[in-house]
Amino acid sequence: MRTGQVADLAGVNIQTLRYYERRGLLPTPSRRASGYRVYGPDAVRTVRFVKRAQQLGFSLAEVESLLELAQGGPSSCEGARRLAVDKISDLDQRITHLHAMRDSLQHLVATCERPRRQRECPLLDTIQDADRGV
Amino acid sequence: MRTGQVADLAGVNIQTLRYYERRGLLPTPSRRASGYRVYGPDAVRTVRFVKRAQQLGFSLAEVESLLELAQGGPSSCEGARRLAVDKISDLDQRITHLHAMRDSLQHLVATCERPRRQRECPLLDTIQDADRGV
DNA sequence: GTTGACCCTGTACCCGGGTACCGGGTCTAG
DNA sequence: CTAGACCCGGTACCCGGGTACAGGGTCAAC
Repeated sequence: MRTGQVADLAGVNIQTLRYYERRGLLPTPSRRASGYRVYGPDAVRTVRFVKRAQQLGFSLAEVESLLELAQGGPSSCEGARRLAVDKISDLDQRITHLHAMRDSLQHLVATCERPRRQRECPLLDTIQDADRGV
Repeated sequence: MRTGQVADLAGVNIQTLRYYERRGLLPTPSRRASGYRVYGPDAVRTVRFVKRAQQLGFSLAEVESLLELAQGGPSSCEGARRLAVDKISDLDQRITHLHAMRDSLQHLVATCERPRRQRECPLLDTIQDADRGV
């Protein structure tokens, strides 16, 4: 596959592919004699994954570490395990936060026929007074 | 409350508060005769909420609309409802994606004692072939 | 063997979201 | 009445994540 096709399928700009390559998010593709890049089919999935992870609030550096895990992570089982467990708890936190926001909006929906000031949408309360916890 | 205190409690820089004020994320605070800003206690919660929402992948523009919903949203019930329902489905999607990533890492944990190449971490498969769906 | 679509490297630029710095005013404890 | 900590507005700058442009090579079809 050539650059343009990958870019099209993944919904990104060609420059972005090159940028990801420089950043080490995409394995350096092989080349034809002419210098044209040749991508395997996984490239598209990888780019899509990067995009999705970004939408979910991960930086490219974090995405990089996720991609490493996707390939098995550190060679030692213990290493891989620890890293994965860390990420999982990060994900769990995010899920919890999103859930709280979701429920709060649901509350708004349930009370939206009231006059504005009496509707209930405790979005700001989804920030628990977490400072006690640490 | 003064700027510095709010900034401390919220864990951000003073400049950030002014920036948010300019962007309309924070209600313009009242002022002393001297010109010093005076914040109500909600300011801290609001800023923390902004920060959290950002971590979850929302842009400041999106955060702004969430904050509006937090205050009851559009005056019409129908308007408020629709907007909230939209956001909810956005949140649901994010939650689904995070869940998929989570499960995939869990899979890695379960198989991490194998040699690297045989571990299973279908992170990239969390990108469903969604193109069919549209 | 030329034309149009495509690709290459390199460098410069853009946008969102802040952050730093400047010159100057304020406030309070001693 | 002054020192030190704090605040003001304004402007300039920084970083992450791309995106555009220039100048030039490639390739398939005619």
